[in-house]
Amino acid sequence: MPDSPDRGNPGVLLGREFTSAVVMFHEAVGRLLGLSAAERKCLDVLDRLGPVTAGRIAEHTGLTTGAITGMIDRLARAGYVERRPNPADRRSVLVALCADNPSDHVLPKVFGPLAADMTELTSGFTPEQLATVATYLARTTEVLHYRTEQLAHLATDRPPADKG
Amino acid sequence: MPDSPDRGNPGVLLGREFTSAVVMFHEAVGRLLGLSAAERKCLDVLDRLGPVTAGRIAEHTGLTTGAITGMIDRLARAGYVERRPNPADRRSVLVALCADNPSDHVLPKVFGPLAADMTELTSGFTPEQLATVATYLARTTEVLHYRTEQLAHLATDRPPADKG
DNA sequence: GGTCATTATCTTAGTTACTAAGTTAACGAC
DNA sequence: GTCGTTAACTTAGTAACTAAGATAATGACC
Repeated sequence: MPDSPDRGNPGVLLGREFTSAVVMFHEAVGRLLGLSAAERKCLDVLDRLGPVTAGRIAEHTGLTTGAITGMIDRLARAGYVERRPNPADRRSVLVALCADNPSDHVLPKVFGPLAADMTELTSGFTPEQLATVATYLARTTEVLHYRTEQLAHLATDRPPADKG
Repeated sequence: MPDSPDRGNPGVLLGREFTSAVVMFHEAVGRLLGLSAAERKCLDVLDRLGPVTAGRIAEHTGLTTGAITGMIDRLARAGYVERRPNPADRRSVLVALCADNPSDHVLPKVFGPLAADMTELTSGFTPEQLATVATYLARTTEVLHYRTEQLAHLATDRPPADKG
């Protein structure tokens, strides 16, 4: 994103280079798995929430139910997910991650070396310093969640109450 | 991304929640501007490198030159970029960010409040602690760059020399 | 100066993933 | 049993991509 106003302000941290690196790594992992951004988000939802209906996936991804039908077809064909009947409602379909899906074989090759690099990196920090970094990351996560939500409102209806 | 192996390893940091929050914020900003992921990357390239040829944009985005032609058409129509003749080579086209493009009006509304939040957040840290965080972020950026590159190689040809 | 392989962009045809709208089937209240 | 609602799927149309090829300029070589 061009011209972010925080450029050259080291006090605010979380610079463009860092966030860009995170996004590019994320995209590279998806490319390796042959997954689009929407499909990645779908799998993330399933991983966090467990088996959910197609409709809930549509809500979380922001896609229409028609798009979800096709996406589940693709992910099922690729062995990532499976459709299950919902015992509580015969209209709905529960989508679940497969116990043995392709990412189980690929992700260790990706996150193993990364974790090793990060372990080496963090070994140069004291426990107190790591606690500081952990606090910074946790609080920044909250800020990003809040501002992402504000952005969604800004894009559509009138802006809701803003603490800033 | 489901089942990343570093889950529950606080020593490695850079957890799923944080990276997910970064990615989702990034996507939300793009949505607000009406830009796809590919278009965002294109604008980022122009911002970092200055005016470049269409071919170089293709290299940096990983798209074909045909796709770039259409993308530049869209971005030019939306007022983000403009085509300029390349004085050094009449075959090529230089693409440049417009001096006054839509993101100039939207991004301050986005990054202003975020920067305010981050300033408030960092005010609770000592200068030494902020230096620690900055070091962590800078080194992590290097690791991510390196591992992203490794991933690109892993996806295509034989894996090159790996320091890990 | 003329020839030729190379380079840079644009064009075209075909693919894929999306939306919007409509269909089918099941649900739940009355 | 009937009726409005809900859940997923289906269909038609659209947008952005790839692959292959067209167009035009470049630069090296003779």
